[in-house]
Amino acid sequence: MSRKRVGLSPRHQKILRFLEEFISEKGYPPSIREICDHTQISSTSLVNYYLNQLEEMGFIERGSNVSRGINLLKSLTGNFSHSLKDAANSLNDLISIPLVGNIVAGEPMPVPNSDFSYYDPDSGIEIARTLLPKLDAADQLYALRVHGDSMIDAMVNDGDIVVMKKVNQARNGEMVAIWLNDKEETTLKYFYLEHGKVRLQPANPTMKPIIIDNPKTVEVQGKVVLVIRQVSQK
Amino acid sequence: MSRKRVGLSPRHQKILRFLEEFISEKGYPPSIREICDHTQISSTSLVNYYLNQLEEMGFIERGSNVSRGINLLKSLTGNFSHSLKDAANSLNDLISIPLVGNIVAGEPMPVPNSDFSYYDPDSGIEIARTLLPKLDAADQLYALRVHGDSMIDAMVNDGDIVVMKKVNQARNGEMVAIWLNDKEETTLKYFYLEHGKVRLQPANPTMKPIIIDNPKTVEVQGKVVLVIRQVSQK
DNA sequence: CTTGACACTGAACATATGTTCTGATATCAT
DNA sequence: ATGATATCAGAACATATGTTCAGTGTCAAG
Repeated sequence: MSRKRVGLSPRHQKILRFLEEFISEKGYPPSIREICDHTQISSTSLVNYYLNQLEEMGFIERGSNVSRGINLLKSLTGNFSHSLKDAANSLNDLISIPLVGNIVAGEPMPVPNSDFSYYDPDSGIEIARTLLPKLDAADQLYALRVHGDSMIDAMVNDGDIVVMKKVNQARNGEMVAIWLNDKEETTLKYFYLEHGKVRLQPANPTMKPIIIDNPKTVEVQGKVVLVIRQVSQK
Repeated sequence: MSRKRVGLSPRHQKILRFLEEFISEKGYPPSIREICDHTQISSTSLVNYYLNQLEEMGFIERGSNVSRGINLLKSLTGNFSHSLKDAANSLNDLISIPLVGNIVAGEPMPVPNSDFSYYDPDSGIEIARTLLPKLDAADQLYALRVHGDSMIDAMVNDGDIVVMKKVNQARNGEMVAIWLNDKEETTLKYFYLEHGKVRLQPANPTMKPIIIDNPKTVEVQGKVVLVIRQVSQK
């Protein structure tokens, strides 16, 4: 009977991409004729036709008889935003965490200086706030890259990024980075203080815990908040 | 000699506030006449006059002979901040990935319907673009939550989130999700096709590879791009 | 008072721009 | 093939909208 309209044609996508680009560049939406020029679409009526479809699909809103009256609601990535308000929000949702060093077995773990209010944004990683446990103070966070296979029993691989939070003391059940005086190495374990002894539980459930009789021989360096693995070819 | 122009008159402020409000509401800038109506300024030329001053002061940019060609650069707070520009930029920096299901051992892994985008932003996770390998097409990405310990040999824990990319075929060295026909389970392994046989290499370097003689008994479900572990108390 | 810079009015003008209409062409299901 | 629908072209139209200009009023300094 009829052709059914499939999702987004190449031209829909081209228009959406141009909208993003133009608004990003100029700060206001393009006119229909400007869309024509930059998308190899020859007729204003055709662009209008596509814009109406994009509005039906919920990608944009249009003002009636309004010049450049296009409100971009969603981008191609599926993200949605209603102009300024949400822009501000989504800016707040993105926090930058300084990548201060590496974890290497046999060396103390780097910890940022107690008073590190400023950091180099270039050597940082960006995280959506929604990935973090509720209201973790962003300025108490730092990140480390794991070198070597020494953390394998914590399910942490070579190359992984560990996001840490500065804490003085661990609470039971938290995963912490711990410096073991006797073994002279840093390890990531779930921490429990029980009957005056420290039990360090590996994340890998097939492995057995370490019991440490004297709590003073261990040093809590930070609490693990997030582990990120950018999977590469191997 | 003459009256000197002091910083921001009440009318300047009123216009700036209206610009913010209007853009925030509608998603595109107001026309001069709309500014008239909402600021009790009676003449278009007067608004034009003020707009030119605001442009000189660096608060806005204007396009010449462009309807609604106002680009808001600074807000009243003085902070140079959100404009539609930043809205679009922040859209580009933060992408939303649909969380389409769980990985459970013994069940085929869910894969989003071939039919394109339209995501429900609520059931998605947000990722900073900088975390992803260069220009991965965002609309080819989806995320799964791992249930159970079945992926432990891939260094993936219970509760981890795996970000996948839809692929038909794996290339050597990529980590893929594979459905094993004979074992009836999904597994995450590095994939190699060598001499007509498939070698599946665990991420954990202490473990040995699986060799599969007949490539047809395995089914590539997707390529692993990112693994995220939100470390919880345990 | 005079002068001149600023604040403002109202209207006319030119055009940038959304809308609509007629018709052609293409693609698909039956 | 045939009808139905989607896609497309070009032009005409109405108007939304920025621009300009000739004045008027105001206030401070000389």
